[in-house]
Amino acid sequence: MAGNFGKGCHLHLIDGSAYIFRAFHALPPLTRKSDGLPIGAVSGFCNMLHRYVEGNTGPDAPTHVAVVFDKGSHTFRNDLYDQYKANREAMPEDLRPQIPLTREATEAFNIACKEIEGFEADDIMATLACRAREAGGRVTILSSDKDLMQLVGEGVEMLDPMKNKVIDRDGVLEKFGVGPERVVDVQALAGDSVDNVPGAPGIGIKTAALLINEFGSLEDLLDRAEEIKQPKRRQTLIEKRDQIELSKRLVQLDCDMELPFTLDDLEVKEPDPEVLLGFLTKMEFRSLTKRIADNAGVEAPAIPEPATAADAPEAAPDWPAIDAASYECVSDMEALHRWIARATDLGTVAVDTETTGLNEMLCDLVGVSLAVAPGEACYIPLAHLAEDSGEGLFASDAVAEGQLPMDQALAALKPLLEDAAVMKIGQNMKYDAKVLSRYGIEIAPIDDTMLMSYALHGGEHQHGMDTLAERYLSHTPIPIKELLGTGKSQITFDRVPLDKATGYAAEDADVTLRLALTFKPQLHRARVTRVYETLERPLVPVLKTMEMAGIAVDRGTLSRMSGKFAQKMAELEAEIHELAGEKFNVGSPAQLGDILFEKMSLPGGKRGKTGKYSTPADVLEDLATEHDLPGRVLDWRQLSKLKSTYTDALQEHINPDTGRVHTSYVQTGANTGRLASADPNLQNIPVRSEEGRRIREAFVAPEGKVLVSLDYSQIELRILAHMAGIDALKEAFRQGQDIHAMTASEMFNVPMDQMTPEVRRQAKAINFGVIYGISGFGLARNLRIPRAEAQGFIDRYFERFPGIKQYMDDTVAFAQEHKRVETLFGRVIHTPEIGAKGPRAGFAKRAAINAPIQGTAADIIRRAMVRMPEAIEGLPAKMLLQVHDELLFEVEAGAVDDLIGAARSVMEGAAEPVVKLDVPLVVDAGQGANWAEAH
DNA sequence: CTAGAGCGCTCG
DNA sequence: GTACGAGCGCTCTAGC
Repeated sequence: MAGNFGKGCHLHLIDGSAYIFRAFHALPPLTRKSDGLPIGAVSGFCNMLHRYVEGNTGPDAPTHVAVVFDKGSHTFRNDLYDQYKANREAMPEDLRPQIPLTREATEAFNIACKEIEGFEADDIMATLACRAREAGGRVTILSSDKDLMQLVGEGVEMLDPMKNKVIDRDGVLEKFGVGPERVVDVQALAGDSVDNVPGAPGIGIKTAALLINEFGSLEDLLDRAEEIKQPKRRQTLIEKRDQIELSKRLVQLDCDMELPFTLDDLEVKEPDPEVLLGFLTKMEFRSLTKRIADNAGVEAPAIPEPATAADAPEAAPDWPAIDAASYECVSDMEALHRWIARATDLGTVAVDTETTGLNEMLCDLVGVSLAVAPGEACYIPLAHLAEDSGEGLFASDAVAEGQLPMDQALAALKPLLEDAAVMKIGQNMKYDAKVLSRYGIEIAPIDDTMLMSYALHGGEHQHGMDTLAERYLSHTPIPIKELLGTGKSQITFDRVPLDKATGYAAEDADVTLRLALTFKPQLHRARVTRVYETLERPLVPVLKTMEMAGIAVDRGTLSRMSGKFAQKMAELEAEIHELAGEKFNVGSPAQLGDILFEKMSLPGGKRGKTGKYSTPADVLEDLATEHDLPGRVLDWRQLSKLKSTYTDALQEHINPDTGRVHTSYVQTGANTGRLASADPNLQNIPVRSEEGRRIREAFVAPEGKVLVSLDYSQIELRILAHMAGIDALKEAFRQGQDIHAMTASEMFNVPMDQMTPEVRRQAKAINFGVIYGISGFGLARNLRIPRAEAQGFIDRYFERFPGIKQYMDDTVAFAQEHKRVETLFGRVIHTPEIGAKGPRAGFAKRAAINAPIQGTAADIIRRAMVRMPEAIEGLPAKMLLQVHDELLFEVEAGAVDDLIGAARSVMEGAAEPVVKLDVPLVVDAGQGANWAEAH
């Protein structure tokens, strides 16, 4: 087939850059054994090329082929629009060195490898495809990139190499709703969040296709925009005309580039086995080398085994048994330096800190343990007291013998713990990082076995070290109680004798290291590497900074409120005793139940698990029509709750050193991916009742600063609309409509302008019910209507929004088949109870329905939090709290608007570029001197 | 005396 | 027997 490209020729264009990225993300992080060079993407790429060459030998084989790559990050599109591809995530460090190797690989296969500085692969392919078609040849583009679909047409088709699916005119029509010649028009309107093509706000692919089909072309549409019926859409198209026209130029591929080569240069050539095998041998691809050598009938070149097997990915568990007596207690600087050198050499070390308490903002550092290999661990005591130092009143501060001076030891450890080239592995590393930070050490980079377990096994079990050691190492670590005792006679870790402390502390580091060796290779196989790398690990330093910042709480405000509550409670208590005719503990539901349902014989008494009457608020509310007493008890309970849980307990949590309250976020606290807040919980500070909301007045900004609150509006309903694909809901969100009113209007056939608050309230309850896995019983109880009526509402809702029912059924079916569900970002939530019988089945199904929605919302705010520090860098602002869909900041008064702008933009764009939601994310902002005003 | 279960209430 | 996901303070009791 030598000679000029023309009729009968068949050109294959391979989208090399797309292949590399896919290979990189799909494969585990393989490294070249001899030197640890990352080569996962190169390996995947070579396997692909090999399969390609093998698979294209028949009569339909290509006569010409090229692998085309992007080159350079600045293209003519950046000159048109400086934001083009601006929010693209940086190339992963491990991928960077592999790029030139993939060029080398292509040449080794003797395939033409084409790239031009300052041009995207797409434009090169576009130009080649056009020239080939003009010359009368056929073209197949091996890619699934929708940006290339505009090239499809007579003589040009695409082939999705992963699915082996041909994308022709019909395929494009299916994807875009228009033919290839109008694809750019649709793209210009719909925009593209991945490439940051703006498009027309509020218009997605479907709406765009509708408009283009109606008006014929983008130009006609823009010229006749006045004729569009929908007012919002009309306005958008008129106002954003420039932006849309710019978008078209961004998505339009260049079919007429100047190329420094011709089609004839792309002629298919046989690879030279010697060159190819030389490259594969250099890369140390054993199996591919052998396969290709066998095919070529030559002997496979030998690949030397690496000298050490230290980095074998599958660490065979021929580990030594865990033996607390085998660990070293480090008592001199020479030994300490030996351990540090070993850890630095290896590049990996497990670390654990021992302290005098569980509050990392108050406790003192007592010692540090390190583990470098299974069975090889040490403990470095730093602040143990002498054994005969007595207890209680007679305690002395005599320091134990055989310990390094703390400042000297920490000075030696600091370079290791802060060394960017040494991975520090921990179990709940946030705790250790906070303690160490108070001693001047900013530990990084880190890996965390608790978070690995959460990513791998969320929903299956808890992720504490004892649980993990038991399950995955069949080992029961020494219980801390064995060292400290319990209750009143409990001692602190600094009073534990060194030998016992060494066994316990070093064992923790050893166990942590073994858990990391177990979990790390599993992350890829379970397809949760991205979850771990983007949603779990990078959140640790963010949470650490927030927790250490704390929030200012005004003790005087709380104290005054406490006094008022106490007074009012005493009055109510007297009234209650009077009404009951006897004194009893109002705080005891059991005693109250007896009074209400036995002594006073009021109706509706139900007994709980322990045979006692239950007296929850809704029951008391119903009884309030029968008697004065239940209402008084409700008032008393509200005050009691506010006083004990908030105005009193919160004061106890004000840190004497900082004068602020420091919560602790439990990253693995909720199965769905939500955070939990503890000690104290700052995610359930009252807001719904007027009296309760006043508690928030005690959360204040210091002089000259302001609290700013930003919260996602209706994020879970938006996610439901997207995931279940409900067009009516999506459209309502795009139009910025009142979603509950819109639901009510659809369900009850009430026009929006005649909506009553009561009907809207019912629709709102249904919307929430859907997110929770609605049941007639639950809705009936919530709305206080008969169950049959509630069921009627649900039936009507499903009739109107059949996609919701479909989503719920599909989700449950998926959970039953796979024993897990997933969020849009790939977070896995295991549902082991899904097959249960009896009432547990209902619980499990509802949890499975809710988890992807709640979990996706949790993922989104996590992504925002991870990006936030960079986004607000330079602003005099601190992120303080997260309350599921809200972030609270403390900011200097002059920078409030800047902060709101920066934070809002991060939050509203947090799903991108991984997920393109069909609905906008909207963030509301508030500000004030205290949290009540800011919210 | 202490740990843990149960209840009830707070939040999203 | 039921709305989903959390944490915590109080009461009460089983068991040391």
